[in-house]
Amino acid sequence: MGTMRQQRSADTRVKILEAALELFRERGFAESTMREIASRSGVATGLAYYYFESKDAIVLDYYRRALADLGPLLEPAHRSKKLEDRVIALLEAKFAYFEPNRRFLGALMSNAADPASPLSPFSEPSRPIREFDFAQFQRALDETGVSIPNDLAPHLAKILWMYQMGMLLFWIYDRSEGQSRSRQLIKRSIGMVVLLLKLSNLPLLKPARKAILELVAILEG
Amino acid sequence: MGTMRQQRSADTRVKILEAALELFRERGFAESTMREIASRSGVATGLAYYYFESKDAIVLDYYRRALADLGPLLEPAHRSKKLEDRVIALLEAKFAYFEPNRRFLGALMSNAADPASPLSPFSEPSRPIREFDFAQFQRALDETGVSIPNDLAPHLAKILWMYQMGMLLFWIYDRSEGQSRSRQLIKRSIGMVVLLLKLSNLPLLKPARKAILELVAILEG
DNA sequence: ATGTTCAGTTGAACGTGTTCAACTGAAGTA
DNA sequence: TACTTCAGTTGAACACGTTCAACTGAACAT
Repeated sequence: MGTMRQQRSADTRVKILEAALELFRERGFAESTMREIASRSGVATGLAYYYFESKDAIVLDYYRRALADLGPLLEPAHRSKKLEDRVIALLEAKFAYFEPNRRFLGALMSNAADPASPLSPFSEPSRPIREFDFAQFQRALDETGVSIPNDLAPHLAKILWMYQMGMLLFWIYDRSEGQSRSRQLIKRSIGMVVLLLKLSNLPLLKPARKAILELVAILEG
Repeated sequence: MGTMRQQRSADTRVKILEAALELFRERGFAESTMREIASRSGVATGLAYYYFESKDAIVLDYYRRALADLGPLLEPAHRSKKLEDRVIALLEAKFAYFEPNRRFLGALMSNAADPASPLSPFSEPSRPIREFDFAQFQRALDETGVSIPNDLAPHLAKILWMYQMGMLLFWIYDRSEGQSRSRQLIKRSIGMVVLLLKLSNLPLLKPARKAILELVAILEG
């Protein structure tokens, strides 16, 4: 395989992607134009659209790349045996990985916050990334031996995931030195979240659980 | 006051606003262009920008107008003596008022969902609308005699407001006949929300309350 | 060798939100 | 009445994301 043609094409794609990320880091997402991205890659405007469906699509590619990079980096976090510690370790690993692009991610939020935008973590294009993340928390729940009522099982990983998204969002916007406030927030909240998950196992709460599951059913249509 | 000049000017402003809302209702927000809005008002493109800072600003004006209209319409809802009933009545009054623009509001969400967008209910420009709404729920709490721990008092109205925003959001996207699913959702959830508010008054929960208040403090910076 | 094909590439053009220098005419001034 | 002013108005122009008809040249076929 690998003809010279294909090689050059792949190179061009990477060249464009990297010029774009560079610009995004320098100026933010909205402030970087496709013309600028193309010209910095030494390429015509149209070619950027040959390789990427849209400006948003470039960001989706960045997510994909991050997803791939993150896989191995998350492995050490899974050594923690307490659920609290593990969630914190997962978050710290992500903080470390995204640190260089924190500002750029912040600038992205004006698009990503809209659930209808492809850039949103809730969007259809983001599904693979999202499901990779669900799996992390599913694994954390399994391996730390938190006992879970059958009816709730599929939802608890989602709850942890949403908690993580909240912390990540806070971290992105956190302007305190070294994002210390984010760490403080996590330290003070993780216990509550885990407690809530464990409480859901109490037989006492079965009726409430049923009511909540009914709600979820309506919500999911 | 009221010279002919000023009258004509005010008329022009209204003419533009109404042409815009008409178009938004017909085609949605994103699909309506400023050129079209101007031309339908029989006016040059630039004049729309003389009266409205941006396309978004036209929508903000619509919010403002809705706010003014809604004041008296909400009064009957405040006759309910049970908190549950009153929240439902407030929601139904808003449903009724916004019904003709439900589709247009839906199309707006792709912008309004971003907390950084001026159109978001959480944005700075939306503050007056938001605070008017807070006040409704504050009043509902006061007048239905729900006893509230002092430390939580300022936050409970916000919780009800957020609940309302959630229901409104669901209603906007609700494609079921006459938005019956929204009503179902409200019927099944309002009890839980009110119960939660009342539980917060139990002395038993004081430590949890303190922990949560600390969290809120970190969140608000 | 020569011709064919089509992935890769170009840049002008489109439609958008928005800006701005210039114009108009009613209201105020002498 | 004649002059000044400036709120109200105009439409061409700008920068953007995106599209597209046309061109180029490596890979393959004959």
